[in-house]
Amino acid sequence: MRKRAEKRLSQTKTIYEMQAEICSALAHPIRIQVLEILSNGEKTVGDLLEVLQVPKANLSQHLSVLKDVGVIQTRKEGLYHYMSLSIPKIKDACSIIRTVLIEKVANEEKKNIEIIRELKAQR
Amino acid sequence: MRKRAEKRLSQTKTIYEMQAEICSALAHPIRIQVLEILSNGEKTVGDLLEVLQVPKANLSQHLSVLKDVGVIQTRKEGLYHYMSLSIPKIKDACSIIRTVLIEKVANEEKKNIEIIRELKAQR
DNA sequence: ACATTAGTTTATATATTTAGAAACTAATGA
DNA sequence: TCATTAGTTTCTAAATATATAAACTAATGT
Repeated sequence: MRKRAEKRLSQTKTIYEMQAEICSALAHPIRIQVLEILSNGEKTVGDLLEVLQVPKANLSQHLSVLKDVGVIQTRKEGLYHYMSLSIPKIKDACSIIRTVLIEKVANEEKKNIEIIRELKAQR
Repeated sequence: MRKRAEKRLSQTKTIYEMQAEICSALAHPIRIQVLEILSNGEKTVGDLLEVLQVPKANLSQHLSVLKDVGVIQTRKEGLYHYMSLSIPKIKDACSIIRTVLIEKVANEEKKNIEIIRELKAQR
């Protein structure tokens, strides 16, 4: 396994590594929710905190994961930090993942029904 | 943090948790490549091994991650295990992620150009 | 200058992921 | 039956991710 510093040095990330990084950033329920909320427009960290019942420090860490990978951006105005999607297409990605999920559940349902049918036929 | 066993027990995953699980499965360069290869149709593990230069055991582990989350399926015929995408839409998800990536890179390019312009203006 | 608000950073303990080696299994063929 | 092929599983050590607490910063108001 390569060390993080080494990775940063080598610069030459493959397209697969970059894709994987984006997926890693999406790989947490809180971060998925953040993206969903932000897809309705710019929000402050406080706005997000009202919806997501998590400690402030924890949310802040998740936001920095999203920032690091470049899918959200920050604008500071006085005391408030406004967060927004920096890549609008990320919305599509999320909704496709959701669709995949729904198909998956449907798939499992179908399989279960088949199994039940077979079991009935055996009696 | 909840333990894996505990998670399995509680059954009641939120939609966000399920989405995050799918993203976790996509969050590795080898697994992304596997999905890309499989999007061209069914392949054996050996086929995959020829393209991806990784130890067999390692690939096998990655395949089981993809299987566990239900995005690929296996069909066994004699000595060979044929792998295929069980959710065709996963292809769209991957290609959207790739698009996101390309937009991100374009974004960064644009920002760099702006920075250079500003620096030049300051001289 | 001091307190408050909004948020970030750092430290730490625990959990999860990963790669690689070695042992294993299941199907085929000699 | 024994060897071979194709692949999986298990073990271990190292890397990474996560949650929580505590300390910190930066802007505003008094």
